[in-house]
Amino acid sequence: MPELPEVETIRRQLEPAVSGRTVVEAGSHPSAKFTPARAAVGATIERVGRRGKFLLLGTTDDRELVIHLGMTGQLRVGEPTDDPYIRAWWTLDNEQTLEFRDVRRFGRIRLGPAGQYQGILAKIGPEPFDPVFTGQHLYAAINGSKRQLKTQLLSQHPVAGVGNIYADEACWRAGVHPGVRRITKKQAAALRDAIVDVLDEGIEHGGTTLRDYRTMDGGYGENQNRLECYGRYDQPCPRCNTIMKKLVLDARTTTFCPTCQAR
DNA sequence: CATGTCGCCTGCGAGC
DNA sequence: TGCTCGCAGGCGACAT
Repeated sequence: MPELPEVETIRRQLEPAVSGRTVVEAGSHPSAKFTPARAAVGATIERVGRRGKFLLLGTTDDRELVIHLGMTGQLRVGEPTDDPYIRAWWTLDNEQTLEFRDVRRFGRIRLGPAGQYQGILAKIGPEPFDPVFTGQHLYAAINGSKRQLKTQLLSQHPVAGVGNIYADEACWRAGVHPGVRRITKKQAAALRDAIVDVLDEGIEHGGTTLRDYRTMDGGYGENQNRLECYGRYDQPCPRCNTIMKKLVLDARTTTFCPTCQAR
């Protein structure tokens, strides 16, 4: 479940591996989710960016290859493999191959004019490290909707890049119940800081490997060893020792501390 | 436009 | 041992 820290970790490793390389051949799984990969033949990759959980491979002909890793997506560059879960691949002009492995096929690839986005990528909120992402912004965004706090965070609208793991971590750290529909200015400020911090620390520790996430070199992240809330229901809260609880919010398992995160 | 619901996908581990 | 079943969950499409 790559979220912003996992995608950013991959981006940093991907950029030096593919920048300046021209795609000489490409192929994909027949699903329309992956076939756009094939149209990259002939393009030269100039840079690798990121927006929320999307990787943006900019090409010299002003197009962008947009890759979303979905739940189980992995990227690697090297000798081509015969792995049956490779959903798309690009042979580069240095005889190396960029492979997109995605067991569950929740990932998606698009190719289009640079900056012209579709779907959620067109309406996504600010990057968490952008100065415009302030407590004030978060306060207005959360209170401008009647949906529950965590639902909103996962919507990518108040801020880009937060998924289930970091949403639980941030709410816990800020001491805010994930099911509330309104927050105070003070809570918004704390939550803004918590979001920035958990994402920043996630990047610093190479992302969270619970199961499928791997770095470009096949390595594991380290952040799973630092989680204080996600998945820790029925265990004592690291802050107050209360047994943490689980609730299902929008069909997603959510962990919270009933003491630290009282409604 | 905001919101709600459903379908997409497959491996894995718990329970019997 | 071998089977079924629940679970992981972000996003697009579509309905209201």
